Amino acid sequence: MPTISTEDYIKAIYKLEEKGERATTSALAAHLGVADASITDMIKRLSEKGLLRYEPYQGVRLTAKGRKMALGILRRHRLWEMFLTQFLGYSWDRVHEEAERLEHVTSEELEHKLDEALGFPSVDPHGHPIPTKDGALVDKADSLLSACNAGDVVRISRVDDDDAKLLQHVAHLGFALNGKLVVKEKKAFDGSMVVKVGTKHHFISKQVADAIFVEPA
Amino acid sequence: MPTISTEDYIKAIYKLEEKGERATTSALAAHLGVADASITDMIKRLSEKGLLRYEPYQGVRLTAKGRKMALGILRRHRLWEMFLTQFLGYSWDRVHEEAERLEHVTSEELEHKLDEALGFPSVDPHGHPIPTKDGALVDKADSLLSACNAGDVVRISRVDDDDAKLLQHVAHLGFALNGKLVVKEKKAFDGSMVVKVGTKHHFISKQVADAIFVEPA
DNA sequence: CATAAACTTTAGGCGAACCTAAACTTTGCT
DNA sequence: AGCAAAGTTTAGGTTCGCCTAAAGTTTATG
Repeated sequence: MPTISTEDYIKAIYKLEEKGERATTSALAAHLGVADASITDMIKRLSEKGLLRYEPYQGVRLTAKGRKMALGILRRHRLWEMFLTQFLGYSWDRVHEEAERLEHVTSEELEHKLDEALGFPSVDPHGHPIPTKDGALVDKADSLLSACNAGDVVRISRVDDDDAKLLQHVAHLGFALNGKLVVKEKKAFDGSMVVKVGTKHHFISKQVADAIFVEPA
Repeated sequence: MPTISTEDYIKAIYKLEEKGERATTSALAAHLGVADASITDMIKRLSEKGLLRYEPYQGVRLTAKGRKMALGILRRHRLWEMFLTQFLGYSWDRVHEEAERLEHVTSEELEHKLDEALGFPSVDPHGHPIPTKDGALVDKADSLLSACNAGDVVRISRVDDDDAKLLQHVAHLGFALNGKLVVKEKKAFDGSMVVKVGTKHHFISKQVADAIFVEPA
């Protein structure tokens, strides 16, 4: 069984690749909260295990084996998030941290029983797709709210789950998964916007708009 | 936060003390599946942390702090066992191993939400009492089935949960928590017995009778 | 296009948790 | 009591995952 650290590294690399960014030493160090030198160290071990390809000074890329591991971790993480909200009444912003630990101690049987008890869900509480058992991941054709323009009418399809404060903030504004938004204004100079939610108008910064994915309504 | 190893050691020591046995180096080594020398090593670290009292060659004893930790771990373990059976349809014999991992990654909030979702249960699926949040543990006034004699009529109050094979075996015989048993025969020379469960008679070895606790019916 | 700034790796170390082999205590037996 | 067997500790080593400081490489800029 892989260690918790191994899983955390693989997940961090996967996330960077997902976002289209290069998984560099410094980016990983920032994400994982460890020193740069520790990344170089660990990366060598992971590359020996065939989880990633490493060329000094060039960053890393997951191998098929590494990607498969990442998807397994993501699957368990998202199943737990669903479970915590559905069965234990956890709120949106509290599930991530908890799932972050549970994902590492989940047997195949438990993974399956969770899936079953939840009715084989396809997305987690933040709208992220749950990878299937064999590692398939449907990627949504949604786009960033920050890319929308005044006049656009959209539905919230996905919200980044790794910042509890942000989630709490947007929940407080009345934003919810699948909720309707109307973009009223967009300031060119800083990308901030005014959006209508229900009957209310809210100002949101670019930072927030960058964490929300939407689909045309 | 204590490490997983620390929690495993504390739990193992607690269990030995519970059974009235001395927590010696070799007993711990056997329970934890590590070399004797590793126990001596770790025990020194734990004693520096104030979790136990250690006198070379004399075995160890938990301090109040250590006992409190042990009860917390036990509480989380048993809540998870309940949860797995009640919410995910796990069977008697499969919950222990799973809870063994989950107990180490359970926040206070999660512990409380589990407790709540289960309706604040007082015993786990094997009849073991669940310690309260503040470390109180009601000990049952039950006794070993192996101590019963022919003619006794009893109810199963508790079954050791750490041997999946044994649990599977007794479940297969039709034994269940709170189920009625009638002791028909007891062989003096090896402690084995014949007991009636429902309408059926079963032969059980002393080893099995030593894992089952009963109360007068 | 040289050089400073930014980034990455190497070198050397540390603590946790394990190991084996050897030395030392305690216990139990005759 | 004396001595062997059983149990325990010490000594010395390993791997994992981290650290800091120093050296090396890449990139960006004047």
